[in-house]
Order: sequence, then structure tokens, then C-alpha cells
Amino acid sequence: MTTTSSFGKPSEAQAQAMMLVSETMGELVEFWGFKASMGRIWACLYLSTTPLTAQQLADLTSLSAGAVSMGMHELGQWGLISRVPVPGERKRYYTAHTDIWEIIRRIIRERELRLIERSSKRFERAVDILQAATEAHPDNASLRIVLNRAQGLLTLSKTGYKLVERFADIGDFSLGPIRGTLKSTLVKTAQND
Amino acid sequence: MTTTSSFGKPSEAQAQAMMLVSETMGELVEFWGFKASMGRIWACLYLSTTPLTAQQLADLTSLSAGAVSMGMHELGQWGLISRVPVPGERKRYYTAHTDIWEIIRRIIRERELRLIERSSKRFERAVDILQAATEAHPDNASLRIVLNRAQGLLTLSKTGYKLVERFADIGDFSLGPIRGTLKSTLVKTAQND
DNA sequence: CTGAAATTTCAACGAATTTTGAAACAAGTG
DNA sequence: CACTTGTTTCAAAATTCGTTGAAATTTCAG
Repeated sequence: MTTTSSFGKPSEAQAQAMMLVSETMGELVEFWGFKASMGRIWACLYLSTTPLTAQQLADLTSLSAGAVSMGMHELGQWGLISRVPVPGERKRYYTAHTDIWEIIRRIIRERELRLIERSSKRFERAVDILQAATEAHPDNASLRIVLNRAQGLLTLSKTGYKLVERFADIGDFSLGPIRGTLKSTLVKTAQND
Repeated sequence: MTTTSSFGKPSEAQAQAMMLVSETMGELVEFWGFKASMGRIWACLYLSTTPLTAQQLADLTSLSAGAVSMGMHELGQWGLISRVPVPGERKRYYTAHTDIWEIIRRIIRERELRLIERSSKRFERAVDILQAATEAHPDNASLRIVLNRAQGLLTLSKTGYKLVERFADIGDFSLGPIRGTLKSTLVKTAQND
């Protein structure tokens, strides 16, 4: 059972390719902190020329109806799929949004950046604590070192924020003088301690 | 029990700050696909002015000796900590590597890029299958559409590879004309399908 | 060498997450 | 309306992942 050498009917090739892509996309998004099933569902929709129903997706992905329903809900919340109105049909049909970079940007902004922000705040709190202690005990040298390190982390997370933010902005066609700042932003941070 | 307002002994502030940073770093790296305990261990080492033993780390992180040992092993494999030779001591002492960007770069290169590479190969295989089928059935229009979409994913993953690669290269002081390519690399991809 | 201390390994446990399957619910048709 | 078909919900089952605790192994001071 070879893959590329046997020329079957087109639908077979389609099914084969869909399986492969679906599986791959599953791994990809799983690594990114999503459920693999979401990636697989999305990929099936993405590679289908026609809108699909939950039932069809369940068949394609070998998931239960329940799992598909939940996955689709989440995909909908992320704005990755839409319902397609099909007149005179009881079941609901869905398609995948195909502007992938747009999708990636939104996820970065709404998830990664929030996380870094949150971390920055906490690092800042740590720095504050250490700063207060340092002021209360100006003689303590090791305390000062610790403070320095903590500040390093704070700077790091702030720089990371800017970097990721820019990473997300790239691909946005509507932006001016962003390029060129990437490296210079970073250089200042690289020698902490 | 307020945090910033009470001025205790410096060691208290240090402990408090370390706990906070350690916890935060744990969440951060967990989100990145590592065990949270690794981040916590690393943070403790990073915020310590002196090298620490496994036992001390177990106390600081409230992990078992076993968990610490495993975490340290993994941290060692990633080159994030080193053993510090302390003469006349049976136990082993460790310190954290402090060049964080260097660390991030290596992880991106050895983990993220590998993953994307792997995915690219699989997308490519899917494209091959569809291409063969298209050649065998040049009349089939929907097949051609599917092929197109699959190619979109392939291009995407290749672009993503380059982008992430560059993201990792940034912070490397020794590099020339990389800046400026970031956006242009991407623009070509944004309109697939 | 020897033995105590430190470290590593690993099976079992537990927590967290995902999926299932079935029941409740909704929607649309005849 | 009542009935069929499709969809959602949710508790239980399955799976995955990290941690524990103790046994096995290594290390080195005496």
C-alpha cells in the first residue's frame, strides 16, 4: 500500500491528503496549547470544497458527536469557522476561515500577550518587594544582586511582549515604521546580570 | 498580611520574591510546553546568589527529591543549568545559566523549528498526493481547489519556519542583513486560496 | 575498600484533561 | 402539534501527564 505511486480515484487521494493534513494540523495546534481535535476538525473543513455538517466531521475525524460539537463551539469562539446558511436544510453546515495569518495574529494577541502581561506584573511585584528591602538594608550586597536579577526578568518579559506583539503585527498590511525596531529593542536586554 | 508594605528582614523579602518569581516562571514555561516544575527550579537557581543543592531546591519548590532530580536532568539536557564544583563537598551544587535569550534561541531552534519542519514535510506529502491525482484527472475542478489549499498550508508552514527562525536569530549580535526581510517574507503568504 | 549520604530510576498513584455516550434539548416538517 | 432529526450538555470512562516514595545505584569521605 504505497502512497504516492498508486493513482486511485481523486476522492481517494482527497481523503488520504485530508487525513494527513488533519493529523498534522492536530499535532501543530496541540503543541500550541489547543486540543488536537480542534486542529483536526478545522483542517477537514479547510480542505473541503463544500461546507460540512457535524456528522460528516465526526466521521472524518473519528470523534463522537459530542466531541465535535464541543470542538466546533470552541472553534467558533476563536472565530475560526462559520456557519453557512443552506436553504431548506435541517442540519447546519460549516466552513473554515481561510485567512490563517489573521487567525494566528488574533490568538497571539488574545492569549500569548495576555500571559506575558500577567507575568510581567508579577515580576514587577517581585522587583518592588526587593527594592523596598534593598532600601531598608542598603548594606546588603546579595540582596542587591537578587534585585538585579529580578529586574532582568522584568525587562526580559517586557521585551518579549514587544517582540511578540510585533511578530503578531507583521502580516498586517496597514502599518508603518515598525520594522527596524525589532533588533534594537532586544539588544538592550541581552546582557542582564 | 500585606506584601509590599511590611519591611521584614531581607531574607524574608528574598524568599517572598523568589516564591513569586518561581511560581510565575513555572506558569510561563508550562504554557510553553515544559513542566512547570522545571521553570520553578530554574527560577530558584536564577534568583539565588549561591549555588544550590537538590535538597535545597526540593525545599524551596516543595517537590520531592525524585521530581527535582528529573527536572534537573531535563534542565541539564537543555543546557539551562550547570553543576558547580565545590571542593570537599559530597553533594552537588548547581547554578542557572543566566543568558536567557541564548536559552530561548536554542529551545526555539531545537524544538519549535523541528516541529514545523516535520509538519512541512507532511504537508508536502499531502500536496504530492494531490498533485499526482490532479495530473491523473485534469478535469476535476474541486481536486484542484483542494490542492491549492494544501499548497497554502505548505507555504504557510515554510513561511512560519523562516519567521520563527528569524525570531530566534534576533538577539544574536553577529548578524547582518536580516532585518527588513521579516515583513516582506510574510506578505506573499497572506493571501492564500 | 566500606558505609553512609546523595542521586537516580521507576512503578504506582493522583490530578487534570479529553472523549464518550446517552439524555435533554431545539428546530423544523409534515 | 407531534414527531423526526439534528445539536448540545454533562456525568462517567478513558487517557495523559506529573509527582511521589521507595528501592536501586552511584559517589566519595574516612
